[in-house]
Amino acid sequence: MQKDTLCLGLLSLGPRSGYEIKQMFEGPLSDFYSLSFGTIYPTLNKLQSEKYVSCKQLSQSKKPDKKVYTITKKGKDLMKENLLGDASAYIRSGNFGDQIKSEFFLLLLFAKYLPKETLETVLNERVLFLQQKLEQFKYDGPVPSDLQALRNEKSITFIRGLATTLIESGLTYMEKNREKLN
Amino acid sequence: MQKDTLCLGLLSLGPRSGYEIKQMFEGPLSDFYSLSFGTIYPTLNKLQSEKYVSCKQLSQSKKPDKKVYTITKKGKDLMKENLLGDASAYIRSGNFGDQIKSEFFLLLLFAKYLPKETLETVLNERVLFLQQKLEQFKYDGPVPSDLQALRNEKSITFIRGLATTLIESGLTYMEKNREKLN
DNA sequence: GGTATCTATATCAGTTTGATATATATTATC
DNA sequence: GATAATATATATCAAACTGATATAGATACC
Repeated sequence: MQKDTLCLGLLSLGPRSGYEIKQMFEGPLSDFYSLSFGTIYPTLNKLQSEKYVSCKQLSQSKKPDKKVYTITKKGKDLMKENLLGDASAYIRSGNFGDQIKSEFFLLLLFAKYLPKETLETVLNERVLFLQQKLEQFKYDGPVPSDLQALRNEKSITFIRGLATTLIESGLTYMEKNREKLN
Repeated sequence: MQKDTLCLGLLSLGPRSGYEIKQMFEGPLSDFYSLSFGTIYPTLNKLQSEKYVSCKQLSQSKKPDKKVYTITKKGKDLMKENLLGDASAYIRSGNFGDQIKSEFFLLLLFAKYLPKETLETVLNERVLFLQQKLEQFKYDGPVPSDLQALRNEKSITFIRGLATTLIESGLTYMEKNREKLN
């Protein structure tokens, strides 16, 4: 997805600064997508210069100033147009373009070159890591106010449920089949 | 994982050309990792100049010449050393560094901006796509000879089983919960 | 007073991709 | 039998992106 569309989409959930957009990527979206500051800030500047977003400089007591961006009518139109265009492209290609770089799977692929104890440790840590992820996705308590908008999205409920299901079945599989790696 | 370690790892399964390494990424590895020609060819040149791999120019009848790279003892040592180093880093960080860019999840996140029929089509196509993926992972027939080495790895059996399990539970979830997106 | 951490924006070298170029050979189409 | 499309094979490069670093005000804690 184009970075422009993505930033506009996140701004459609409410006005936000570049820093707060980054927090969404580092928090609730971290398992699905990510953009760096080096992408976010130039994108916001470009979107502003083309009137897809407006910007208010906010001086905060107790914190540095921040620039809060708000999506404009023009921006919302562009976002919808791009989403529709992207969706059709995915349908036409029959491929949803998911791009995965899994260090863990690569490590498993070359597992035979690891000392046995190292492999054991890696698998144990992976299980612990997945259990933590599971807790994260299941967590239903309060979240920081600027992340609440994401939490309120219906689609996030669907996605969190899916992630929970996937991790649970992955964990079960790993526990049942880990001896296949020996 | 460093591109050097990864190329060495794939060459450890048998001598290969750059083109054939790319085929592994486009075929059986496509769901877990990918490197482009722009990365593969310079990496192989660098590895060769540093004696981690040796190279034989093969003239083939009926096909263009190819450069077949073979991992050296020095290369195998470096690979093992790097794998061990990486593994420890993952354990220490408690994060296996999986990086996912899922266009599909982003599209779902902004599903409310899509026309209802478009969303329906996207979800239907996704189900079809996942069913095809499932067939792919379950397929147990013959594969092209240069991909057979991968197929023979014990770890690939484990990974294919895991992928199958994940896709199956994902499909079940999607069929049961897709109305949550309306 | 020192140091660590958080909020906030900005920049940039280095890496990677996606596209393009080049070349040969095979297969399909017309 | 000519032409187009596809497959094999290597190489290169502009454009995009990341990860690191710089800068700076404010709080927290010891």
